[in-house]
Amino acid sequence: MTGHRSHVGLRAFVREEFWSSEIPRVELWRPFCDILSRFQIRRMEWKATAAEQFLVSVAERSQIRSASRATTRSLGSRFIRERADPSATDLDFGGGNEFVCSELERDDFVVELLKLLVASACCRAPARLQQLLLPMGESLADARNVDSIRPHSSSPRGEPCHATPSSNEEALAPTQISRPAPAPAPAKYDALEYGGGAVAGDLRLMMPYLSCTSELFGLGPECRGEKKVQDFRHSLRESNRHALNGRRRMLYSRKAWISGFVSGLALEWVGTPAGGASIIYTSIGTLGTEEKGEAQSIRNLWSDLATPAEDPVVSVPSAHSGGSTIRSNAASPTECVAGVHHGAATNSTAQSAITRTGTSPLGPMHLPPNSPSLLPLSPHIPCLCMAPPVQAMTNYVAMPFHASHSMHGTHQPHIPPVVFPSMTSPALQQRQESQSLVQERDSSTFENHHSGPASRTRKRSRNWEAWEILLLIQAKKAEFERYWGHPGRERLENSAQKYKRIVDYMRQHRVMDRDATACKNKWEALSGEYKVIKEWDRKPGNPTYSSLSFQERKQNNLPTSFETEAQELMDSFQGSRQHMVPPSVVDSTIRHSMSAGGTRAITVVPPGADSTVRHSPSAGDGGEGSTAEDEREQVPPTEEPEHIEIWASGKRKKSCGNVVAAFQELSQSIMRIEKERADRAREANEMAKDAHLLEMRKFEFLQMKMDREDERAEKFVGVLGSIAGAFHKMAEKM
DNA sequence: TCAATTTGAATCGCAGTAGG
DNA sequence: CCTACTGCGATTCAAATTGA
Repeated sequence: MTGHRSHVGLRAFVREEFWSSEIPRVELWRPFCDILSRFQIRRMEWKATAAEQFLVSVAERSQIRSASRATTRSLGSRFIRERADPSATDLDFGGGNEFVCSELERDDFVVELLKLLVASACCRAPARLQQLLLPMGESLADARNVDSIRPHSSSPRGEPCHATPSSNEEALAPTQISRPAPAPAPAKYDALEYGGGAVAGDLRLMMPYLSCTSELFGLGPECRGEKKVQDFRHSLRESNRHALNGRRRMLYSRKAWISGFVSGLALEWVGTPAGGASIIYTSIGTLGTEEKGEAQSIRNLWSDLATPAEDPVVSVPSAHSGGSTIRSNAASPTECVAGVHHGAATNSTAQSAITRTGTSPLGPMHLPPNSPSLLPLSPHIPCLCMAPPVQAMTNYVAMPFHASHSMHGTHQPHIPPVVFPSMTSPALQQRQESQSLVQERDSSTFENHHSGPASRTRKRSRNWEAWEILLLIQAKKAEFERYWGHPGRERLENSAQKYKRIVDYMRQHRVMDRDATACKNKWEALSGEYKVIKEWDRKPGNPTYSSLSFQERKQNNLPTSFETEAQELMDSFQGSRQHMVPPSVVDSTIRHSMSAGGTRAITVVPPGADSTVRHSPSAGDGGEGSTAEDEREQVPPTEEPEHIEIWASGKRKKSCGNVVAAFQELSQSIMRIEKERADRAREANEMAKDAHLLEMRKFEFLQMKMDREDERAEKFVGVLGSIAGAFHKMAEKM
């Protein structure tokens, strides 16, 4: 059976049966279990979120027009699209994702999707999808040079599978996929399954693990959100409660804070006899039955690792994402805890793993090169992972979970092996520098964001917290004051340079993950909201914005949550913009108005300069060759009203003196008011920071409390065990 | 720069399922 | 029957994008 024939059969099936039938959504994502069982995948839950991410990535890689949106919106827009493009059809894969493509594209997409699903070996196959795979089996098998996928049933070899209803279970006989010698199973080590959010295992062991991986993946508690932290606390309490009953607890994390960075992968926490520890990504989650001693040793290992001296970041070149970030909390190479930062890439990123060669009791856990999981993919679809085959490395080695092979075996991109040198090597420093350069480049300009096609997939940044907003306003205010204070070169700077400084300001205050684009977007949103609020407040009869309730704000189309502190802070320079004109501007304004009135110009003399009143040459009063233009250029800014002197004569001189005096008085009062507002805003900012710290301490305190409860529970279990032992002895004696 | 639109992400309620 | 957990749809918010 050729691949073409199989595709024809598949297309026929797709057209006639698969998409036309009313299949429960879950059936689409319950699939592949039999196939995965051949891969010794015990259980893999593919949550809708992970599925969406996967499908989106597939669609993007397939260059198929895709539309991903919430289902509620998609229902309406589907109607519009269908009217606009009758040939467009929707594929609903559940989870609120739809893919819009032509019929031909759709079939190709389905074919490629199925290949990828098998290649990723990380989702379960329902009978229908498995049935879809049958006609593809031989072509796939030929392509990847593994055992064929064929049904147990008596179907003729190579016969395309047409629209056979799934009600006939016999027609859905399990496929035969034999796997080459599997990697040694980690029999006695606690394992975790992160199948798109599924977590299994003893949470007492997972606690450090989760903290570790969250840190590794750059997801601190602040990234998970309070609700998620609450969920996790609840889960932990539940786990402890069940642990007291002596039962192992299977826990599934409902929320997607795990699935966001790991989908379809199993992660294992492996302690080594040598005292090292590694997190190893494998394709298969095997839930070992850890002994208590081992559990304790792993916990001890974690406690050793919990206080790293450094947090080095190693940049790993990648052909797809432009660089994955490997973060290690290890204080030394012998204490390596490593993971893959999920960055911009999708679930494919987490397919390489790091382990320390030589010390792991399990040895390198890479899959054999001809493993079925190394399924070749279509040439026009980039493979999930471009990592090279495992090679002997110096200290650390990246283990590819899915290797890259072309569908036809001809395209083999050369990717240099990923080597993780020792933490102090020059190569590491070089990578760190390059990484920082990349980060710098990414954050330094937001024009990049609008330039390339890759920029269209900018990841949504986390929500702005109140204190971050205040900080941004502070940064903008500083930029504003700097701008008006230096009318020369700085005024010629473009917007990107300004926002570069704002980003620097944010980073100085420990806001590291806001780039120029994010700052610009947020500032534009803030300024728009501020303007709306000010317009509302200006209208006579309107109650003040701050006095409105949430509902009232919504009814009046006002921003619902614009902090008073932020408002006051913006008042300090935005609200008074029309009134608080900086000296240099007033200077030029007055000069312009007075010269327009036929009088001599007003010159602002800087503090260190010659304060002698000079005449403009145009006035013919002995100006010493200094022209008005020269003066304008020579006049640096001054914020000291007492240095302002007037060069004028006659009645106008007195008039100008009055104007300047009035301006001095006005500017002083404005500056005083502004200073008071700034002080208030600063206090508010400090309070927000304090609140943040307080929350963090509260969280830490709760964690300590739970740890203590855990210890007490263990002691209690120990006492119960002693009592039971005593009873047992008594029973024996009796 | 601003307004409008699109889209990602979080959250909640509901119904179904499994196990005690 | 109760509890815990799930997927799914609906809803909302806000970041990102687009176009003037």
